[in-house]
Parts: sequence; C-alpha cells; structure tokens
Amino acid sequence: MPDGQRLACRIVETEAYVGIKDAASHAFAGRRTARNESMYARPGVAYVYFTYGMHWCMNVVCGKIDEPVAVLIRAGEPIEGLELMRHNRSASRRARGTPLQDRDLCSGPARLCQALAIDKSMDGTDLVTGDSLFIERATGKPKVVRAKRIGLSVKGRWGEAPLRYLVKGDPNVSVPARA
DNA sequence: ATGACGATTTACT
DNA sequence: GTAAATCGTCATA
Repeated sequence: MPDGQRLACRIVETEAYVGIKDAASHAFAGRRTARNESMYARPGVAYVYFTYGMHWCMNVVCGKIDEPVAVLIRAGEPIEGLELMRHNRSASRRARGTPLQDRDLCSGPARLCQALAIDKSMDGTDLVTGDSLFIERATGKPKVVRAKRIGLSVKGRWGEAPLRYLVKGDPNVSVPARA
C-alpha cells in the first residue's frame, strides 16, 4: 500500500460467473465493452468494476483468454492491517453510524474493496505475479457450502444456480447461508 | 444525446 | 421490512 502498510484478508465467500451463457454475467451473450474488457483477459487478472454509483467490486478472471469466466470476491476475514481497514471503511460511513466491528470490514464485495483500497487502478492487474495486489495460496481446508448468488435481477436458471461458495459458519460472510 | 439501471450498502420506519 | 444514495456504463435513437 502507498504508506507501506500491508492489508490482508482471507477470502471466505465467492461467486462464479461462468461465461457468455450466464445471464447474470456482465459478459452475457458475449457482451464485451470497455468496462468488462478485463473479463476476457488471461486467468489470474483482476476485473474491477464500479457499480451503484459508488461501489467497487473485484473479480478474479478464471477463463482462458477471450473466455469471460470470473469469480467475484464477496467477503473476507480481516487478517492484517485492521487499523487502516477501519480507516478506509469509516471514511464513507456516515458520521452517526454504529461503531465499526471487525466483521463489518470485509463482509461484502464492495466493503472488501473499500477496506483494501481496491479501485479502478487495480483493474487488469495480475493477481498471481502482482506485488501491490495479489492472492496467496490458501492454507487449511475450510468447510465450503454452496448457495444461490446474491443481488441478481435475473430470474430462472441463472438466477437460481448455486454458484456462490462460502465458508460454513464464518462470521465474515456477507449474507449467512440460508437454512 | 438521452434514459434506465446496477454482481451494494446504509439508514430509516 | 423499505428506500435512498449516486453516477458510470450501455443500449437505443
């Protein structure tokens, strides 16, 4: 990070967007625009997009070149640099808000990006070889469960597909697994 | 050029 | 539970 402080979290929740057939994907039906160009890049690249007029979200591109498959990073467990994360997060939270808990730092796709200071400048960077933003191999074998994806407007097959993956029982997930 | 909308978050009733 | 916040992007014309 700019001031030398390292920020780290353990990814505990993701969602897959599986190509041009996926009606919920930004690349549905082969849509390819300036915004989602990174989805067509080589695997390991970050696809960072802006949404709702105020939020950034990050994906990891997983498909081959020209094959727009990506995984949205939806939540993480804060590991390192919590102080700076709190600062990053409280910047946008309105003054009277409730105190920021640790679990509020990275428990959502836009929250996580805000805590880690991820924005458009990270779009298209390589998360495998990068040094300013990167992903490390996981340690341990968490129990992972599947669920329907969150926040989609599409109905039917692609709205119902269980393409969300989350660590069972982890308090940092954005929305608890439904019973 | 214009209008509708969004892979969300937050506050409020 | 509902609704506001807020603006870049994209489809249509």
